[in-house]
Amino acid sequence: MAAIGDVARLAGVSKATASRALSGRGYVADGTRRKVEAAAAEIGYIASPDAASLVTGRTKNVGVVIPFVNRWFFGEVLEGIERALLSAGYDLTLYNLGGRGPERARVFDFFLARKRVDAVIAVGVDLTEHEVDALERREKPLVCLGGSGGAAARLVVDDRAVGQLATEHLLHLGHTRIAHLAGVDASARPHSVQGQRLQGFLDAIAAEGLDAGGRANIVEADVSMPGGYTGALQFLGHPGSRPTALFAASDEMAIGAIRAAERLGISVPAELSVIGVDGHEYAEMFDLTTIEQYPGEQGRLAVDVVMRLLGEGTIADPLPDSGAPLPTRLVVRGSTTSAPR
Amino acid sequence: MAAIGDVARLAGVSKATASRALSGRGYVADGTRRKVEAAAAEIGYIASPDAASLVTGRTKNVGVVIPFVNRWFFGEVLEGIERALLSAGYDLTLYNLGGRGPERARVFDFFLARKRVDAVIAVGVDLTEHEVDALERREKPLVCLGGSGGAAARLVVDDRAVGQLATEHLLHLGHTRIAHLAGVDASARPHSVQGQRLQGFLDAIAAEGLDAGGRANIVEADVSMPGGYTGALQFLGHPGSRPTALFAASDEMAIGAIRAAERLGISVPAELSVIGVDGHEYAEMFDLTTIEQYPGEQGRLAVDVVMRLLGEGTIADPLPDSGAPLPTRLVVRGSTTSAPR
DNA sequence: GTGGCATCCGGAACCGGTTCCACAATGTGG
DNA sequence: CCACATTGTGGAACCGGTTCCGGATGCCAC
Repeated sequence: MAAIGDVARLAGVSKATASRALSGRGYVADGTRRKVEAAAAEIGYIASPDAASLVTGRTKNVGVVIPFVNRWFFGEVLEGIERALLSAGYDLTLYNLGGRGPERARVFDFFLARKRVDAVIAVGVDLTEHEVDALERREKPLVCLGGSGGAAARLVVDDRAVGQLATEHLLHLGHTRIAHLAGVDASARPHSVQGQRLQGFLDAIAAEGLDAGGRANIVEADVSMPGGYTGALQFLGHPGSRPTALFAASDEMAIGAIRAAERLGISVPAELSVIGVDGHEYAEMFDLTTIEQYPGEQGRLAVDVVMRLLGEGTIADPLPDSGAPLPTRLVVRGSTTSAPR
Repeated sequence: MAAIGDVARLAGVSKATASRALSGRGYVADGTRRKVEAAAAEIGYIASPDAASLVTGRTKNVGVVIPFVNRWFFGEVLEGIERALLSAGYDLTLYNLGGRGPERARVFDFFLARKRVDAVIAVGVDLTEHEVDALERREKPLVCLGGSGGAAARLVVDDRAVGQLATEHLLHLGHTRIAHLAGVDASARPHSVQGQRLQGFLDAIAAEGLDAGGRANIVEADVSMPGGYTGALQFLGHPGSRPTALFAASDEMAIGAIRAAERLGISVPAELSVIGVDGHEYAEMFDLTTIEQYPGEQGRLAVDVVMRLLGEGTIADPLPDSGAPLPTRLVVRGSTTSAPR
């Protein structure tokens, strides 16, 4: 394999000059630079990133910690991050970490703390103090996208407002018996994404002077289509007290719920209005009213922040209002309509 | 940051001995090893993978090239690969490459050819000769999972047999007007996964002495729910010649098709039987007959092969029959039934 | 007693870059 | 004309590990 010494020899310069010519740092005469570049091209020279990292401490690689790749939201975020990193010349090392088991500790203490990554993007993970510390001690920038992580840079949508907005949409349509399909652990972890959406739901219900139905109208389920399906069955079963509207904590859950309603012969939206959250690519197909967020864009944004933290930014970069929540938008489709009667 | 020299000094040995003690290579007295390990633990020593890679040429990192992360099949494969690599102590660098644009060339010539990865797993990508060569020249093992890649190790299901089996299932139920929702470019690229499924469909139709309907009953569409939805609308529109059964090239397409049928008031399975391919996690919820494959397991298998190629295997490793196709299984649910009348 | 082998350890070279420093040549202002 | 800054280049140190080689020791067999 060609090394920089070979390039230097071929170009008739020293290793130092060859390095400067190829990396663009320091003084190099134009003619010399061209000679070196020609020599490099001729022998197909590719710099060893390992050698460079060893001395500079920079790896041009960022780690992404993400609990799922197969939920639409997370997949979309991941794709957004990947594209942005690639175009910035960075590699993406994937750590698919769900639970908290020993795997997770190993990743943080062993993989991430090593010198392999310049920074970490955590998507939808609630980081422990220990985990945040481990990165801080190694001076590795950390950006959290949804989920929490101590003092780290955070990019989040205002999920409480989202929950409130979704519920208000149903209230404005005249619904009074409104159910909520919440994410698993929503009530146990009030600061999580799902917990905030639940809070927003409760806020809106309370503001209207209504009763949440003694929690009978709140069901926690897996944030997926099957989760929504089985969850919805739980309060669609009793015809008497059946809600006329449903706020699902994600579009996937909402679609599952629609499916469940169809199975039970309950017509959507005539007998049951359904609203979701996400702006899922399938939402249009299911004619689903939803509150869109833009996960691909969120991923891109997270990379922006990381690049700035790494000092990769140029002065011309637009500063994102780091405090402001991420954008969302209510998109009304056919799955919600006025309350019956 | 603590370096191996610090460990050596603290333990009262040389760098060489410290290295041997920690890596487990070469002769080290038990007592010495314990001293070194204690010293390393005391100062929180973590070896620099860059330095190690530089001299050994091994990075403990494999690159994964994959066109989507957000299609169920690919997401599942990716998760399987990730888990397997993590437990083998390897990192996973993700390259999310769809089309062929300049991005793709850059990844192959620039990222993958660099010393960053020990091997490459290509999932559902048709590699060009140039791309395979680039890796071969660098002596990087390459494993293809679905899709083609010259002389590289290949893990594939027999998609032609899958197409045939699915179609035969419908034929055995007495259907004679059978449509096929094929993947995009299925006919243009007969050796692709989707092309093979189409071939299998045609084989089975021809074996029965039937006519494929002059291709009117074959529609190519995006391999997704919306793709299946709009694709299905194309041949469900004309009541007269409407097929009574549909073989969709993926479960996502099949679910989209079911949705389309419902929209048109066509009852599934009474008026239209639908079969898909994949074993999607939503298949059960939609009561979908399908030919399951096991993408998570396929990912794990691909990692197995890579590890063997990298010489990581122990002698006890079971040899996979590298020639045999990957397992599939027909799972009959409620979306297929006997032909009407 | 000596040759041979296995075990244990340290010195030093090496991987392939980057960067500090010294030095030379050229321009520039006073 | 000289002090000095700017530009261009090479030598050498360095990043943090791994590994080759050679020396030292202990043990066994002959």
